[in-house]
Amino acid sequence: MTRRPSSKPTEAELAILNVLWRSGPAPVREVHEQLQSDQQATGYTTTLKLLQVMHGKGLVDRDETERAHIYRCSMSKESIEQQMLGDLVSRLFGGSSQRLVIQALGQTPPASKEELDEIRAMFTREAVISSKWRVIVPNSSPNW
Amino acid sequence: MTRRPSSKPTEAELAILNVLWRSGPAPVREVHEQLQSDQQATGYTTTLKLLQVMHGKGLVDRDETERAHIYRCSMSKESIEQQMLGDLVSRLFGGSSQRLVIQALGQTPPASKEELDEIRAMFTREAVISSKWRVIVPNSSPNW
DNA sequence: GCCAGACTACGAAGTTTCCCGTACGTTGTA
DNA sequence: TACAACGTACGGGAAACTTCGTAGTCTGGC
Repeated sequence: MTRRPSSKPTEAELAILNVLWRSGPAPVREVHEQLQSDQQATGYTTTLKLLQVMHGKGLVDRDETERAHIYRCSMSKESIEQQMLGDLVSRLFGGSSQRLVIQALGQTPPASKEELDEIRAMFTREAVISSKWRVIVPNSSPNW
Repeated sequence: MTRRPSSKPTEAELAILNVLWRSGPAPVREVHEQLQSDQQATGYTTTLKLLQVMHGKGLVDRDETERAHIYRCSMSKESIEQQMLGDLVSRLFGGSSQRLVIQALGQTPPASKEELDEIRAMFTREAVISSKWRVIVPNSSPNW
């Protein structure tokens, strides 16, 4: 009857991670203010509590040397992207990342012409692909 | 303090949708048995309750003419894929489906050579792309 | 020293998700 | 008719998620 504690970032947690990825390590106050400008409207203690929970999950690290603790992401954005994409691929696309790519290319609003050109370039300049490849491949798989 | 009831399919609901997409309209009993063979282990009434909730959300339609109600997906798999991809793109990839595609191509296990060839073909045969394009583009955006 | 301001910690409430037990109705069969 | 088998409906409970209020601590200025 017990559900797994899921270390996957939730919706609210993802919003905070986005702030930290964008602005780098920051105290609660700054994270909270940036969240407000991202059209969220919650109290300061809500942001604080979220960060504490995320710290407990290991999603963020904390520097407690100063009175105002400084929070920072413990994982790279690319790593989270890989985990959540892998999750979606297995749950919705039968494990085929190709099918995901095909659907993604049909997004509304569709990818811009420039984006399409760039993607196409990835597949015509083989060297670029293989070099980029190494960078993209993640080092571990998620447990969810 | 009240959160929106989110019509987005949850994890357990997605598992059920996958069964219905794979096997077509089915009574609760059949959905439940297929779920078991998909290495889930839950009770029959759990599946029933999930289907009832999904019916309330509008995720599935129900034919009640027979005693054993027949459930069927109310949305195409492609439609759900589009919605969840769009959600992920906006929440994690800053609205850029290109960035999602690039990350997806680096999935572990990486796309097979055949898949890569096929995707590459999409971008070299322009005619194929544009024809496929129309099919892929969805008709509505989600409200989440 | 004292107080206002800013910070973290703690606990709790409301919602959602997921699961199941129980109740109740229907149907086929002995 | 009686009953077992099978179906849906209903309600509840545990855990996670999200939000906030309150309490306690520390610091700077008077």
